[in-house]
Amino acid sequence: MLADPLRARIIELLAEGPACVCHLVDDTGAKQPNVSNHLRALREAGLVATEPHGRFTYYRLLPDAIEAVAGQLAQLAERARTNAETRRECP
Amino acid sequence: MLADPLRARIIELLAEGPACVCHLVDDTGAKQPNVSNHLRALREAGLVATEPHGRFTYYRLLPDAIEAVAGQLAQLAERARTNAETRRECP
DNA sequence: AGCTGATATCAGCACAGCCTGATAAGATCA
DNA sequence: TGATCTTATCAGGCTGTGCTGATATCAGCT
Repeated sequence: MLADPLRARIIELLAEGPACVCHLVDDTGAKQPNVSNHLRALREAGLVATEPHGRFTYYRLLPDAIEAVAGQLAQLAERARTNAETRRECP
Repeated sequence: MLADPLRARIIELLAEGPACVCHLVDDTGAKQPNVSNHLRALREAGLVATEPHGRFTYYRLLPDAIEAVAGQLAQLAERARTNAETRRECP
């Protein structure tokens, strides 16, 4: 989900503060439906939230969701470190 | 890279300690060439390392690489939190 | 050397997902 | 209400990539 280049760029931009779709379209250079589709994917994944504001739609990043992923990865690295010596032998 | 289901499973298994390909094939239920291909992708991405051991090949997770990704995400969440109120207005 | 078992590589197929153009829905203003 | 602007949705084409079967490579054993 975070791996797609355009989605990564969108997230990067949203980390600088909430922005509306037209900003994201301008800054990424991508077509509007494309950006909108990615925003929907991010919304359904719970990574961003919408704030309708007049006829504009502002999107903001949800830090908790990002931090949760970061936490899981950190935990994974921790586990790998503690179990670094428990190699399972092949019969 | 970490998003693919089988790759995520492999990484999960490697977090419990180094294992050889046959273990990963058994535990995931996937075909051997498939597992081998994913391991190559992970190796080229710098996420795992190989330890040839006789005719077996042990793979171990590189915690530093995982932790680096976790750090970047945490930093992203941090930025999003500090900039949560600096909404860019639409002209 | 010959055999067996573990791993890596390759070619081909199939499917998911991204991109685009057209269009619809909703809001604001004259 | 009509016009315009922003955003969302849809259908179609296309590329990337994961999966599989076959095969090659390599180590260890008899």
